[in-house]
Amino acid sequence: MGRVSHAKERLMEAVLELIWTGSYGNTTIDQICEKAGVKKGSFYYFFDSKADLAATAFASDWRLKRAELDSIFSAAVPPLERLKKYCEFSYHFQSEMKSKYGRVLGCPLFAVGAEVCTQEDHLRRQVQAMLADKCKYLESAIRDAHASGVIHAPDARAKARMILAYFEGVLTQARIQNDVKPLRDTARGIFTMLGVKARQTAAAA
Amino acid sequence: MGRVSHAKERLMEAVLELIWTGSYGNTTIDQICEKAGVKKGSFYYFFDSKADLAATAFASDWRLKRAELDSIFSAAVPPLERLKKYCEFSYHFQSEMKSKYGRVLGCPLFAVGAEVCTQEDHLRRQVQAMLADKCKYLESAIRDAHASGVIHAPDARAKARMILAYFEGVLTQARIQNDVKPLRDTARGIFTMLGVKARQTAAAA
DNA sequence: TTGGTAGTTGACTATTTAGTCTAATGGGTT
DNA sequence: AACCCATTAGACTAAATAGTCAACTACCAA
Repeated sequence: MGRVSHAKERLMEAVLELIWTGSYGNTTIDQICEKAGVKKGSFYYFFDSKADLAATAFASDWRLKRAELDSIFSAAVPPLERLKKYCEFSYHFQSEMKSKYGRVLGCPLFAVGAEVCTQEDHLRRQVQAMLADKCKYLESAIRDAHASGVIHAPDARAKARMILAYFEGVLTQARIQNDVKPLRDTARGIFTMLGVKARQTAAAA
Repeated sequence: MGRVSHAKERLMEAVLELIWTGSYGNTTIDQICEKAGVKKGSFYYFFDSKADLAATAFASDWRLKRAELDSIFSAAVPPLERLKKYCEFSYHFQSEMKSKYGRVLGCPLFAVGAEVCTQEDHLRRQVQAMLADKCKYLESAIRDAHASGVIHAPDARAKARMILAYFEGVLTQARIQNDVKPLRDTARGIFTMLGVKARQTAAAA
């Protein structure tokens, strides 16, 4: 009953794009509505505030990203190769964004997290949880690599956190520099952190 | 001739604190003026815009930070110890900020850089230049360590960039989590990236 | 075919914000 | 002590922004 609508979805898409290509603080509700082709009345029919919309949009987007990560980090793939694939995927993805928007956009989670963490606690917690999810993929790849004897990393959790920090750091550098170059060496960096020998690096390729 | 003023300095202090404890996009000129105890007329007497003030403030602040880095990265100190000292300094500094503001604030350069890079090109370039400066300290420590034979790192520049990404990544993680814990292991992480053996790690302490 | 409900519209208010302008002020300088 | 001019005060405008509301619309189900 009642009429059907895609306004909610369009608003979520719009806010993600605006935040990602700009920033959270700089995007206004009017802008979001305009980009989504939705009137303000409808905005407030579906959401309480910009923070509410952003939280919903991030959560929904994360479900999609997880599916991608599930495929990249498939247990059927040798563990070091998973990491390599992930780096390659990121590089290509950021390159695409650069040609689409003229800008390297980096990781929206990290950028928004750093921006709003002192002001929007709900968003902050959400971002933190998603980053923790992301870390789990790395952790399990590292644990598998350790188990198969190809690296020595008894504390997979700590190593994963370390690598995540590095990876997000590089993505943010790339965003600030508006250049994908820094992303070309991430796999090498990760393998260095894991103490992978050059021969194994080649084998994982 | 004329009267003397500290309004300019107070505005610069105010904007840095507001941006750091909040965000660039969320701080308004009115807020800055209020925190500085300066009227808007005076603001526009000294600066053209928020971006102008922020750029000036960052540049001025960077001069102070460089002096600190000069001391931490003194050539009189063994190279690996420089890195260790820097990590310790950061940890203590962030801990102080946490007890002062109730928040881990991370690196203002990185946070603001990521936030405004798509909108304020002047600020973006400035942040980029400062990060490049920061990288030089790491680079020269790494080069010295390589020269003294304590590590093998023929490409000091690349290694420095890698370590900077990692370091900034950890700082940002700490900001998002509002927790200094991630910062406790940065030295270990850096040494891993440099391939320092445990014995040498202890020696650098 | 029609009644009810989910969704839409756009005009409206109140507030915040950036930015301007002119008259006043007060500390050096001579 | 008088003057000059850098600085200050604060009222003002215009625009942007968040948020509200009541009337309207179109789809689905019965």
